[in-house]
Amino acid sequence: MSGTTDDRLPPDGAVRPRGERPVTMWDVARRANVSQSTVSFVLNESTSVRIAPATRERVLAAVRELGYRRNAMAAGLRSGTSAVIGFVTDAIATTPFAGQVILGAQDAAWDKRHLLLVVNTESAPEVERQAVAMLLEHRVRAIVYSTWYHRPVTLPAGIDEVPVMLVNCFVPDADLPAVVSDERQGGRCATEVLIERGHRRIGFLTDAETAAPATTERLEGYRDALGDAGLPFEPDLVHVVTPDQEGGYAGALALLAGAERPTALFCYNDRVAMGAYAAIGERGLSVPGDVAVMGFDDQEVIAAHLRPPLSTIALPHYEMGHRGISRLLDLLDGGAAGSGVERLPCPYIERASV
Amino acid sequence: MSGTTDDRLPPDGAVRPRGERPVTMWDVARRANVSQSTVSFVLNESTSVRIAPATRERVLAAVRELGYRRNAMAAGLRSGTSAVIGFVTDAIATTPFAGQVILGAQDAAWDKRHLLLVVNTESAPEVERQAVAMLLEHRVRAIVYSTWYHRPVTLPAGIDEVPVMLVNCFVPDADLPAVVSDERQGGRCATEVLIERGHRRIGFLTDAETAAPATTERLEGYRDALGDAGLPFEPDLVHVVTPDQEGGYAGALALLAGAERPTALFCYNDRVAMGAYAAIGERGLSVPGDVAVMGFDDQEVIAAHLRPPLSTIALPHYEMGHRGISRLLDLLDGGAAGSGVERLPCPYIERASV
DNA sequence: TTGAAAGCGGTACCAC
DNA sequence: GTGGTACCGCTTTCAA
Repeated sequence: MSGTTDDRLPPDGAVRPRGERPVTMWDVARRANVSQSTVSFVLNESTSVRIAPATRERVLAAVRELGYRRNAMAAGLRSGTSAVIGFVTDAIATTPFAGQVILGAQDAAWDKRHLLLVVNTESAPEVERQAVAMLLEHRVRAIVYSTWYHRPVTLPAGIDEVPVMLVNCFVPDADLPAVVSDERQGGRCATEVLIERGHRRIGFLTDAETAAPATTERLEGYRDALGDAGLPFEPDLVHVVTPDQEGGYAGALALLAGAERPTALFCYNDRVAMGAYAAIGERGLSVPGDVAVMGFDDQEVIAAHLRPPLSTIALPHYEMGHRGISRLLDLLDGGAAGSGVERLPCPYIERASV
Repeated sequence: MSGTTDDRLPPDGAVRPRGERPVTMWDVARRANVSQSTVSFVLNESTSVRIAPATRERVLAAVRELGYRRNAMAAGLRSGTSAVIGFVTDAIATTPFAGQVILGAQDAAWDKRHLLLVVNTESAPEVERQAVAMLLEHRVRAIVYSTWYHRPVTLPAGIDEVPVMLVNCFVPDADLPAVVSDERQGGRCATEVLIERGHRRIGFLTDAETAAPATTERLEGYRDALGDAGLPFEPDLVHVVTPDQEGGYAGALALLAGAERPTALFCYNDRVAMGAYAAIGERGLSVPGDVAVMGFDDQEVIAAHLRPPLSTIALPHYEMGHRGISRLLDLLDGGAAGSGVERLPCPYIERASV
């Protein structure tokens, strides 16, 4: 061995602060008796360069011995990108669902070795603005903007300085890439199941008229299914309620009091269904014998534990999060997964109420 | 104005790639007619340097006009730290609670202008190892390790290369900083409330004997309260059940069948309480008239919607997440918030079942 | 009060 | 195949 090894010092041969200096590629290089760039090539499994197996092994050994860890900030600074994606959401924990979206996003990111920088904003515009600014400062590759229920949104300024993916929301009159749930298909599916079971008079306990897709599109789906089956749409069977148990209770009571009572109730969500159960029980009727009940949302804690367990339509939260990130990563890696709103199906969850 | 402005080029006067080059401090400096370092001083509100108000204004104006954004990677590289904290959890969405912990952490981080790099591991050791490695590569200032239910854990290798805070978990026989729920106080509190209501025979539907704090400590709390009130601990009143509705149903039925039936039931969790409700109803008894019921966990979807609404003990999930991060940040900022397990109280949530 | 300059730890091009 | 080196954008002395 020649003594040249000792000359392999960083360009700045200057005195470094003593004490525990973090291990750098230079340290690894010195130990492996190669140049710092060789270490870089080895660690990045660079294909543009052929490294002798022996050299490679020496480098990897040195990495292990020294406990070297790459500095992602340095790498990012130089290369201009970062393997980090920003995740802006209006609610991490308002419902169990919010977590599912992050989970899906997390899994998809992990598959491609990406990390998520998560910010919760509670829809506060100023917080959103600052959150986006911070994410941008950290040079995230892209940002996912996600909401806890399907709705139109206005994006915070600056967010479009990087690729953006909307999850569970959309910007009206803009054709931004988004992943949402297919409420219409969900509404249709729920109704079709009831029709298949032989029901002809299907009540629909719906939410107050709002511009929310969950309201308008589920109703459309209901009408679609009715139409497809050659069944008439009867306004009397559609009852607007507050979207909770009290609403479901009152609404079901009203519908059940009619001259020709419906044999099935399609409920706007599981809480409404829970209320409907109460009303049905109170009338001395049974589920599903006298009245079939279909929920929406698949709130596990409610749906699976009602008696009988509630058949319902699930929202694809996990899938939306997963798909949002994976579309984004495809797009970043050159693919043209492009823009456009992608609607993910709402699957039917069979239990015992229809 | 002299023509010197045009000479203010980055040290590397070399040709830069054309096209949309991101705005740097140099661009701002040139525009404001100051040096790059002055821009840095202004933006960091450096106290070691006095900047003339006029200069300051010019710099800020240039920043606005150019839409400049700090590059956190460059800053981090140079300064050696990062305003980012790693958050490793075994479950983002297994229960609604997991989200509460992240939310608390997020809020605390946000208050101090920190970002959270979140990784979900599902407790898979290999994933945990890699997650920690990635976080360390990103030079997070610290890592929070969090679990969805209170339990002992083994930390992934390497995690202690930065300050660590355990949330909702602990490492046996190690005095690491941790924030957990005070199960014993919770158990005692639940029992005390029942005692205050005049109950003397209080049944306890508990989980199978495990080393979990939730099991052992809630029972201790129950005994504590009994002891404090001079009430005897009667083993017959303690019934081990599976911690779900079925268990609660069976357990309550058994306890209610005894010669001297208890007038109150303290349930291991809300699901058990839900099952107990069913059993009580089936025996023709009422809550709380004939039998008072106390839950644990405060699963909102269950507790608030049972009839009557369930009085229960809440776990301080949000608080644990919040406290975990804030202790960590105090510690990083020089404070000696130090090590030690911190137990956060489980508050009593009064509804209508006791 | 402001500017010059030395790096922070990698990446990647270029030469040998 | 390997090494030399310029440079990513910012922080922070040190001089002026």
